[in-house]
Amino acid sequence: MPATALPAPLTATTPGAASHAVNGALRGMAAPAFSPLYQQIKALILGSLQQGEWKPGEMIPSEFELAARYKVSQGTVRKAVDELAADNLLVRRQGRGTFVATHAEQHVRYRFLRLQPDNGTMIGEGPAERDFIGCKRQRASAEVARALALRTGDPVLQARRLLRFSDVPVILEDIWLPAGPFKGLTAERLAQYRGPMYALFESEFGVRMVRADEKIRAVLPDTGQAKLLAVTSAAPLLSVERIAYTYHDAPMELRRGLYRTDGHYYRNELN
Amino acid sequence: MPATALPAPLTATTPGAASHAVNGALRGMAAPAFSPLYQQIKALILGSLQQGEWKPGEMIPSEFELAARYKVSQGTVRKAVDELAADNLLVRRQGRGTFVATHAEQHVRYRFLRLQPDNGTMIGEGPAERDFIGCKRQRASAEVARALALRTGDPVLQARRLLRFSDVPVILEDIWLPAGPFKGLTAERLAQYRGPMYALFESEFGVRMVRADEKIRAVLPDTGQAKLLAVTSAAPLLSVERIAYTYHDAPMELRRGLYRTDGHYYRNELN
DNA sequence: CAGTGGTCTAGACCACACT
DNA sequence: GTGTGGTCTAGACCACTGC
Repeated sequence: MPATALPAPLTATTPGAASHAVNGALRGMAAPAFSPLYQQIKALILGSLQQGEWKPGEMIPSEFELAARYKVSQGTVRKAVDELAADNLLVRRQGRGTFVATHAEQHVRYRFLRLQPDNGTMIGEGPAERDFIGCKRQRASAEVARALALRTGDPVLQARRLLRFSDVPVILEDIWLPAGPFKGLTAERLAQYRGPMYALFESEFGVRMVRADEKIRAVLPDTGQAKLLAVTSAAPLLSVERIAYTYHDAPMELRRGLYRTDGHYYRNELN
Repeated sequence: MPATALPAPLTATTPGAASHAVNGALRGMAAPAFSPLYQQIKALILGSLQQGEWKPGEMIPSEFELAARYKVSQGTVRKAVDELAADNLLVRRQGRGTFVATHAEQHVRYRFLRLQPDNGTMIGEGPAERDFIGCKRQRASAEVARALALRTGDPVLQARRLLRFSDVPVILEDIWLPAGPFKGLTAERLAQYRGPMYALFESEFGVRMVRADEKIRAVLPDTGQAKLLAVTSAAPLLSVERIAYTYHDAPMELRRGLYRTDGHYYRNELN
């Protein structure tokens, strides 16, 4: 039951019926860069995700339904969904369905936080105390504008917060957000919200963070930073600059963190 | 042509013929944890890799050959190989074949080195100058033994090296290796080898590093370290402790690096 | 029990690389 | 052209979840 009509029979490169000719008809043409059917399906599903047809946490149609909708076999839908699940955009649950991934679930909270205590316990279960130190409307500096793909002077929201673990201040973060998508965000809203910030972004602003890049350095704090983190200005700290992206690689957050690494470490897995 | 006979018809859970009953016969039993056929195939291929039946850089048999050898369909072999390729143990090349991954290839050299210069150029292409500062036989400290899954006092090789980029010292590394698998490794051999250390480990000792874990901290150098890196003792540095693993998660290297992050940064991608 | 994702098969055909 | 991996289909059956 294709509730939503297709914009076109997928693309000119693929007839919509069984025994697809795929790109066979294009031999000799100006190399339209062969795109497999399942990639096209993947792009269509991604579009539906971005436009909010299925919201974070919701179930998407079954593989058979999607296959009918897109007029392809279930196996082709499966391959598309497999890749989206591998990218953490969807979550498959055998026997239940396929769901839009969300930062609000217990076991994937703080997915982007790689700081671990030296003793084995996980961060994210033991909740950190958070102090918000303001949330101001600013004009983007050249640097912030570049990170967020804005123009210098565009309005941005800037917030600062301090995270403590068992009363020890460990993380000091400055956060910049484009003002447009986050219109209405206030320090109060941030301070009162329980749970990961990215979950708030999803539920209140429809912005889902999909991936992030981090640049890590060792630095010394200035006096203000040192005071907030309760260390001396000679204490080495981890500087973690993160750019978080939503669908289609659109940057939606710049975050500059200072991590104390006495008692914690930044964990990374290399493959 | 199954040159190597199967140890058994895969497992007791799967008859070897078409229309596999898989685990259907086991309903009601003490939950032998259902293992799909392709996982079993994956384990068999992994075994062949570990035992060196196919060496790094070599081509493995085609999917049809493997399917015949293991008496499963090509699609099942494909899924097993897909996962091994996703884990970077194999590399698929359309039209050519499937190859055992290696650290010796140009485009994957320094796969585990996440340090990048502030200007866009890649590390790994522009060759670093390397100074080896000794390679000694030692007895494992408790800490080293734990990291390498040895016993305290077991023989290990320890080496130290300094990496420069355009004449600036940037990385100081201490490396510990279990003496057994690396018997015969000398400072000369290390110093004279061109190319990544992990490529040498593959070709000379048959040890292929498959993945690694890193723990990152911000630290200050001691006076010796500061001197080698040409910084003051007050300069914050990145401490990167890496444990590298070969097949079956066997730890084979402990590496403690100090990175200067003025001019470079540690890059990480979060998904 | 019905519905979902997960596995497996068999066969056809396409894209790519080498010879 | 031949052989390799890559895509797509169609159908069967299994495993898991929740009604």
